[in-house]
Amino acid sequence: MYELFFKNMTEKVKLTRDQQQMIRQYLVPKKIRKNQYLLQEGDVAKYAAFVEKGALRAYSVDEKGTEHIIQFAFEGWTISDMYSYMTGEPATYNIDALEDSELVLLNKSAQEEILQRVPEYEEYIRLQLTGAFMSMQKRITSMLSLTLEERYIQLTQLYPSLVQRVPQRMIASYMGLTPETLSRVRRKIKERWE
Amino acid sequence: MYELFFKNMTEKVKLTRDQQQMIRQYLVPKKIRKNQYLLQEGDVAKYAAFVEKGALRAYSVDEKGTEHIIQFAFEGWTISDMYSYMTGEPATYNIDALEDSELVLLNKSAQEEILQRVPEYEEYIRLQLTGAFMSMQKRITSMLSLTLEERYIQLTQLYPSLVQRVPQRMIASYMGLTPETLSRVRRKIKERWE
DNA sequence: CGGGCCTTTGACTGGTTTCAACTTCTGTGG
DNA sequence: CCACAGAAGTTGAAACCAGTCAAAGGCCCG
Repeated sequence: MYELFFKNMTEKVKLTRDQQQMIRQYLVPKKIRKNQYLLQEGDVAKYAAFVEKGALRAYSVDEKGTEHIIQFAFEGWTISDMYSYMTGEPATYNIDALEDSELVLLNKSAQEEILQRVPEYEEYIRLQLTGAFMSMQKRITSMLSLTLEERYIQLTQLYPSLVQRVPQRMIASYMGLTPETLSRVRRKIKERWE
Repeated sequence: MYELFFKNMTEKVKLTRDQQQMIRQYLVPKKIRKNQYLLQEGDVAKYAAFVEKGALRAYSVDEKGTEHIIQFAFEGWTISDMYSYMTGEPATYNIDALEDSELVLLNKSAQEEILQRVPEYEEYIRLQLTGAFMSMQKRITSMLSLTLEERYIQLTQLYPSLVQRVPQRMIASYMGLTPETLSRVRRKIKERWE
């Protein structure tokens, strides 16, 4: 249990067995079914969820009822409504499962305990955040400077499993497009190769 | 010297005088004139720059020569090409000054020394990154779910100094619009109030 | 004071959205 | 295992909105 969680962590920072045991005490495993909510807009995000297995998405819903996906999370990723998690304010995002998934939950007070007791954990979090920061900068840059076709190709090359595991309309939502437009973008890409 | 730098830091984490002195040894002050480059695409980002005074921007240039602004930095913010800074790879962003500015530079090896010697500094960086993460998520969400008018209004309310201190065409670039389109968006907003 | 950059405005173009219809895929119950 | 309903994806036509190109006016800086 928690294999991937500790594998990821020990790849980035060194942890003794004791430290791992200490951290392990605070972790809560959770299985979640496809389409089930982990978090709903308006509730407080009590947990950050590490994905051991499966896939989730975080999204907002605008006043027209359209969903806008802010983040996907596959194996090895962490997902939450960071703002709600940090401040205790109601969440602005929904999080649900795209597949049956196995999660590792960590609540805020537990995380604060670990941060105090295991300095290496703070370093790990810093490295995780740095990676997340860079990938979001890249996402914004591609939104600003690439054509739709280039953006789709870049996205599928960066995360090939997206195309396999996520419905196309959700990829469209992640890119800020209608499903129809993404369908046409894909056709154009295909036609270029014929 | 370094007033704002330490003011920001000590608002978030507690530091002894000794620790502050220790950190101070690694800091390098730099003045930079309006329009001057701090970093050019292709060079390696050796420094992260904290802005004591002034304003800078980070931007990429696409193959048509169009600039795309990924970040502004005013007093109290930090700016760099994070990816280049972390990996030592050539930078993909340019950074230059929008006003005469006073910076505090910190290079990677110095930062690593501080991280090792001052645990509170690691916490500070983590909190900084968390804030940056949340504001970028918010930016992406507004790009996905708001109209142009709503996005402009939200942006100007969030950062009123933008409108005062930054040319409109750069705000357009930050929003992913042409200057003409932003001009028309502003007119529509104005007309609503008449 | 002059030149160049910035902003605005207009006309036109082109690309994305919208709406609707049709096809394909998927999962669920009979 | 098949049937069928609902969801997902594709395609077409029309509307809409942002981009492009061009020109004029304003303003800042040298």
